[in-house]
Amino acid sequence: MEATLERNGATDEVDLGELCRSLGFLVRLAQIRVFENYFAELGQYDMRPGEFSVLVVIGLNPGVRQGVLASKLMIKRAHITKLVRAFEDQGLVARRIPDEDRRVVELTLTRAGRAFVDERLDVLTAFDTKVPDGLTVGERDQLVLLLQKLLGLSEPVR
Amino acid sequence: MEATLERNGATDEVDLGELCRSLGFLVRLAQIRVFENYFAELGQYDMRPGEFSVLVVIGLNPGVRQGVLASKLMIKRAHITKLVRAFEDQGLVARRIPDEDRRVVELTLTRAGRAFVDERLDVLTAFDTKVPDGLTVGERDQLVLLLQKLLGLSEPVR
DNA sequence: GATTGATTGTCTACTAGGAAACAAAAAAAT
DNA sequence: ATTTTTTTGTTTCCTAGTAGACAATCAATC
Repeated sequence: MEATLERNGATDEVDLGELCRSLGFLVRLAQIRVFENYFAELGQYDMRPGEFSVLVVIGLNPGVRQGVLASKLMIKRAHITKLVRAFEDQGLVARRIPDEDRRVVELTLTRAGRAFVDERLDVLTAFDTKVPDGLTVGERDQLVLLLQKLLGLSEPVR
Repeated sequence: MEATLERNGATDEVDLGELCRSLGFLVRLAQIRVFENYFAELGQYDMRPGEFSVLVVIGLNPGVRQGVLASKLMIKRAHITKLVRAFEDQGLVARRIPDEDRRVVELTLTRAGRAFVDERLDVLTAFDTKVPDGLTVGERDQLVLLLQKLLGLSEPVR
């Protein structure tokens, strides 16, 4: 029952114990690993996955409100304000405050923004269909399915 | 083939398009979701999941080197320096520079550190065996298995 | 043994993201 | 109509984590 717990000193072997069965731990590691791949292959295109997803969603949902975007992408409102502001400065996104409700901000891609997204979307989806090391195609699909289910993305998002 | 792309304006419905099939996107969302749960339930115990995992691994591998710890937990060396320094200040971790190699730092839990970990480990593992909303027990186990495989944690780590 | 190169941890400066207070507008209550 | 409450975005300040230069030590080569 008692683990040995010798000095670990010079070795590279590490016992992770229960952490290996912790969803939080595994998901954190998985994100770092997956994002490393993204950066390695997509960094040259000027798109960090988080930021780019914002552009994609605006492209798919013209006029989407900033707050809705934030909640669906699980980005804090304070943060999305900065992102959108930066996109606006780059001329990729246009903000519009409608007369019906002057609190909200509706977002659309500019022509340049549309071009920016279109140019990169293929590369991204191509990359996304790749199967990560260590998994088979079937396992990858299963993983995607389970994550969707965990996130409640199986049915249309509302 | 062509999506409709009406103005999204006042609705809460958002089309995420291909992002729903993107491992990077899903894993990012999953981490935020899972960590929210951790914080909600474990925040009161003074343990953020990342930091606590460092303590757990030191506890399981007394004398583990700082660099090894960093690479296994996918934390940058610059960052783990700060973490360990903070733990040292709190009296939870002891650093030792061995004579055989005076570059490295070997880490152990102090008595207080051991107590700190022991007090919280049960809560953590209890929490970790919980099944997240939307998944069955079997699905949760499968998800864990797939993540382990993705990360190469199926065989003993070396 | 001296020199060169690799490892390991640390430091400084920077970026991403978050918490909390705030202001403006809309909605609800009186 | 006026007041109160809620929603939405913004601002300021703060923390977590990173990038890259650095110093110390060890290993390898001449």
